[in-house]
Amino acid sequence: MAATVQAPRGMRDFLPGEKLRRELVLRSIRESFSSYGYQEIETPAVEELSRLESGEGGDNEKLIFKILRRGLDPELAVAPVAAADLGLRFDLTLPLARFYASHRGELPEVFRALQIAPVWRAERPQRGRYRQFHQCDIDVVGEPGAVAEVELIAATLDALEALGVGGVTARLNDRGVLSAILDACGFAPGARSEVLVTLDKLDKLGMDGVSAELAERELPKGPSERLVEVLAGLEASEGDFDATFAALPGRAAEQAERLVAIRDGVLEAKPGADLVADAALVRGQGYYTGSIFELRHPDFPGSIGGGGRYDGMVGRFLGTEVPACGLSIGFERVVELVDASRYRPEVRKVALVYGPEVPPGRLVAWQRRLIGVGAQVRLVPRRRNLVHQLEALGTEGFGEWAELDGSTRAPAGAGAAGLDLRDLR
RNA sequence: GUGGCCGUAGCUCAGUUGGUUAGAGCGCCAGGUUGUGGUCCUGGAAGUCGGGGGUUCGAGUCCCCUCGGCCACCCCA
Repeated sequence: MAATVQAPRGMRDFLPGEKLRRELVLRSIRESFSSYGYQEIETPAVEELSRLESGEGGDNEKLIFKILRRGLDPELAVAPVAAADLGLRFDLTLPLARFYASHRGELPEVFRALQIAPVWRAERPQRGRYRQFHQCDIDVVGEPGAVAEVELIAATLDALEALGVGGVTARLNDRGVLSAILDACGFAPGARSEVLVTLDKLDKLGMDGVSAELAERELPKGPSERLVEVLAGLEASEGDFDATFAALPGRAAEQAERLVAIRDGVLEAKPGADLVADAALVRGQGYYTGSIFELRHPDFPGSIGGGGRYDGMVGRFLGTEVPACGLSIGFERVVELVDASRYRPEVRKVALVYGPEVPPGRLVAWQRRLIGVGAQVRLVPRRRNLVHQLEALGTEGFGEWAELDGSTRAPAGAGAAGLDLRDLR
């Protein structure tokens, strides 16, 4: 039923079983990234609103949860824009850039950061889309070369494979390629963002759909027609890098050289990685300056991760330019893809079922005794129907149980001696 | 942010064209039967019908608002 008291929209409570699953996935991801030398950091959930609203967060900026200024006189009339000065972060990239600017002197020249933390977006919830969700984000700050991209992609694919999530495709593109394509078609710089929004829907709308939407947006005909021609060439190349690059107009092909380096690098480091060139890939964030990527899995519509290079952002906080590149995976989307068979922690779980007549001290004494020999022990009051109760304990992962009643004596001897421990199931 | 579908006991659901104290199964509790604490029998606790207004003599059933879930769009992890 719909409970009268619920968690806020799009945000969830996690029952013990689900919490455990998330914890196990989290542990695995953390280990994978640590092995690549990434160091975990933590930043506040909140950042200054002015920084979040830099104008480079794309549509996400419309989804910011804003926090009212403290100490505002409730009687005082204040314009909404002035009423808030902080906001909940909508991703982990901006907080990282700020973090780096704050602590540069204490960090290595090339800093590899790992962040696993919640972010918030005021969207309409749906399956796999929440208002509070976790991102697992790795970033390389201070490395201008393709090593960053190659490592980020390899590390992330490895992290997913360690969870049994294989079959992930990494789609690659580059902001420079996109700009060059639009220039070659003859679009005015002011029309770019609008064209990009439409272009990004190529895989969803198809050629005709994109063509129709360009017309709908009343974008100039000549450039639009040239763009559709380019797209036809791209579509025919089906993600193959060489074919894609051959289909690029004007200076776009030379812009794509960085992508070739990334592709070659990943394939040398991790043969068999599924990489696809997608010159129509845009991605929302405005702060990307070079490569952009998106991770997809056949069992989930949309992406399970994404990232790219944002060389300009740290410089905005620090004054000096510092190249940076990051990739994050959507934690709850990945958790959904992890097979249930992986959620079996190897622990000896024992249930001590007791009647009301057993003295509390005796119960805990037995509990401690079994904990002492390495078990995880839970005291559970006996229900009327033991059979159903044991069944429930079994599905919860308990492997052994014992009943304690009035005749149960205090522990004596060693280990479970004196207790009638029985296997469950 | 726009549009659509949905919301009845702990769980799964029934509730007829609006009409008496809102039902079932499972689970839970109590008692009894019983070679097993299983089965079976009897009884019981438990529902603000998501919430709030309205229409009506009367609404779980109609209307409006609202909260939440799901779907499409938008966008994204």
